[in-house]
Amino acid sequence: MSPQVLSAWLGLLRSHAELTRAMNAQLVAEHGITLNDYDVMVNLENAPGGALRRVDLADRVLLTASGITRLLEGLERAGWVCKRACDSDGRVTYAVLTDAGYEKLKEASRTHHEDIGRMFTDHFSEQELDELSELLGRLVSDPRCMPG
Amino acid sequence: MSPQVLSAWLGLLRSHAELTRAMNAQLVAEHGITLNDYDVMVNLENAPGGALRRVDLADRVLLTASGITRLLEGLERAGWVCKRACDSDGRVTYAVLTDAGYEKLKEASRTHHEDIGRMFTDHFSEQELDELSELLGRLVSDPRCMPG
DNA sequence: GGTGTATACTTGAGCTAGCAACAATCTAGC
DNA sequence: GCTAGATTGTTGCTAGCTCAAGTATACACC
Repeated sequence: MSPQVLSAWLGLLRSHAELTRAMNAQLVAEHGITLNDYDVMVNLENAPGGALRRVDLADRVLLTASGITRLLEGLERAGWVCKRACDSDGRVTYAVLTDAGYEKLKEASRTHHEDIGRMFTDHFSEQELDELSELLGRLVSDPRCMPG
Repeated sequence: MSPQVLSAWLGLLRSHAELTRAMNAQLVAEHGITLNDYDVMVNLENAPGGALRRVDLADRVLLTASGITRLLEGLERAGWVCKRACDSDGRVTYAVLTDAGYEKLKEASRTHHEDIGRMFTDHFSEQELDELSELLGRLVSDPRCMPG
């Protein structure tokens, strides 16, 4: 294995570990939600009607189906998400963002956006950000899930 | 938050999740060890005498001290790592790679190196790999831990 | 229309890792 | 020397997630 590959691989492992840990800690400390909670809610917000099937949610936030079930349990208990049955398919139950959920998300986004922004714009120009996204985008199997 | 930042952040999350999951699954399936197990053993191999303090190990593989204690329990049970006391400091116990550990690591490396290599060289030129490492390297707090 | 397979989701068991609290040891300052 | 604080490591507790198995529904094909 070439040193270039090793360096890229270690860079990915390190940067991910440091950033997610920091972001997660910040969200938990300031808002009492995890990074995955936040991601789920953002995905719901961006979905038409604030609702998504659980499979689709699982695909977007990269959890297994059971992981989603359990994560949503928490959000439902907190009242930020609720269930809704599907008329045309008895198997699916939508996860729907509640009004309280929208509020919570809005509140969390304020500081979270700042923190993420700082973390990246401190180190990169806009052009470099594009470069980085493009390179990382090649590593994901399904480019549809990436914006831009 | 700018769309560029969002895109880079999502790219980091996605690519990391996909790659580590694939790498881990491959290691578990073919060799019965996790990615963290592997990382710990590689770090031990590269250390002088195949030994490291647990704090240093924790720092390198990005686990907390307790995570390291438990991970090493497993490796010790398997006979790949053993403990050694430190003469000059009664608090520290070194983790030492055993002969069996060297063997195991050598065996696992054969396929693992190939898999990592393929994962990156399929998508990047050598120059792009350098670019990627450089960009990711800016995100880690302590650049000393990065090779090159 | 009945059967077989695929899909959506849940549940139980088990694992990994983090946090907080703790014990043991080292070091600096007096 | 002694004390205060820092450092190293372990342990109890818990959260979060995966895997495997199970249930329920949908759909395709004869």
